[in-house]
Amino acid sequence: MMPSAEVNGQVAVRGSAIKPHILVVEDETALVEILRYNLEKEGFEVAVAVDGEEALAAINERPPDLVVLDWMLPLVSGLEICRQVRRKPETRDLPIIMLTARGEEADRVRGLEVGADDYVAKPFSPSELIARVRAVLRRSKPSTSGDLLTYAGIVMDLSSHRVLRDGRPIHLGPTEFRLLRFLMERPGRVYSREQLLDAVWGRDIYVEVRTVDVHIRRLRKALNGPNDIDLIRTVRSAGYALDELAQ
Amino acid sequence: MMPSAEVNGQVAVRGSAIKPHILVVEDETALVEILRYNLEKEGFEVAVAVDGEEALAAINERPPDLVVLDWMLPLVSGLEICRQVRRKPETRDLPIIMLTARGEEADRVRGLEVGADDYVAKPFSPSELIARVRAVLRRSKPSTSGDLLTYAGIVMDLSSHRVLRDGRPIHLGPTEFRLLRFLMERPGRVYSREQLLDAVWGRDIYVEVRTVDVHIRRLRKALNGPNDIDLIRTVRSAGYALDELAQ
DNA sequence: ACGGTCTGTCATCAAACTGTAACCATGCTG
DNA sequence: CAGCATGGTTACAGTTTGATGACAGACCGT
Repeated sequence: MMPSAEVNGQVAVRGSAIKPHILVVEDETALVEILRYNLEKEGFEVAVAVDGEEALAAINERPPDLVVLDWMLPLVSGLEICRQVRRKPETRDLPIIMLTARGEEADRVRGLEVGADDYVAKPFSPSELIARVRAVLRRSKPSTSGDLLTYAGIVMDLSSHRVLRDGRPIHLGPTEFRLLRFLMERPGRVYSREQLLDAVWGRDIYVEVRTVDVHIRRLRKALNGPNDIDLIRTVRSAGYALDELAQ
Repeated sequence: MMPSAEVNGQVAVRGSAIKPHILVVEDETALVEILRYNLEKEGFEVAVAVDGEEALAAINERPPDLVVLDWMLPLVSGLEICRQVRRKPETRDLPIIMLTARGEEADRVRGLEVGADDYVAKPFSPSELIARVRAVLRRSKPSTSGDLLTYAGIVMDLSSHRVLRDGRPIHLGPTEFRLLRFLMERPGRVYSREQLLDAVWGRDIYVEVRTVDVHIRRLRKALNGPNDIDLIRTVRSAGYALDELAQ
């Protein structure tokens, strides 16, 4: 029993796996609100894009775990988004559920052709969509979330929550673990403190930006033995990156 | 339209039409054949080594993109190979997937210790292995790719915030970084100091125009080694440009 | 209730970066 | 060539930014 989970969003995120992050791409605001409400109620973290360009930007910025994508969209059609997402190696396996006005067979075929993972015809019940989301996530998990992350002598076993550096076990607190995990998923890339807060703490949690510094410090302390190179690179006025090369 | 994207691993690597090169290290010939068949069907190029010594020789000869490595091997154990591969800087980041007879916890930990990237317990389905191979390759790729700006021997990697000139790393302060970035986006074109102030400092920030000179100077200093040509061209009474040609 | 652990925030210190001004060098014009 | 105009260079003081250590509150298992 964890009563605090009901009270404090922060607690719900800790301990258990990170909330699956879902991007809803839909231009009808009424529908967006329904979706957001229902998905959040089910414990998903929801981001919204109202047109194609916004969607692509959001996906590039921070790839979600799943995209719910309207077929008809302003600026860039759902079909085209799907195609573009599939074209990039990083997002190639990003699960996509298409929303379409009619359940016509032809549309369905075209949707699957461009690589949607599932397909829900409007109108639909929220519970139906949730079920599909769950199903698609379940299907995609094993391949998407490999158990191991390795980079520059650091090994993270996500399932057993263990971290080694050059074979030596490293103890990390929960926040440091998630922080390292996030950095390990795209080593070399620089993330601003704001991005790190969003990704590691959660989009809707308010903490002081400088708190990131402190956790970076703690991560460094834990990770670096006396004779190790510091793998966390500070980029002044930009953020931090995990990086093999010297500063 | 590219329906094959869903089916064919080769397409995933599209762009460079080079097949990923996989070394399978396994002594059971039956298993080797199964692996070879399946991997080749998926568009990978497969090499085989049947014992540890052969494996090390093959890796030194031509480092593959990924190694599928049996835990139990004649002559040199998989564990030992892994260790040796990790020890050498050139192969330090070579992705390794371990094949192991039992999924026992102790083995798993030892596998982690030597730095395998993933871990598949026998017996396994070919498709499972393929999925892992894909996942590991996908994970190991992105470090090399980012949004790059390139001109005249200068490479700016925006996502990792790194600058190289002829392969040498260049350290720039934030302002110099933005300045160079702006110039690199339209090399050859001349910008007045006012334009540079607008673009690099921001439209509504007031600084002395001559400040641009100083930052140009700092940029030059950082960019030009002792024997390099100055790539920043001064156009008297007009401004500055990034330019390959001599002054 | 009690120690231990984990977190977020602050205050402080050190280092890096920035803008400006003063002065020097070079080019241009008559 | 003198005299102005423009750009180069340097020094420096002030500001910004990051690192670090300390600390109080929350939470956990006992």
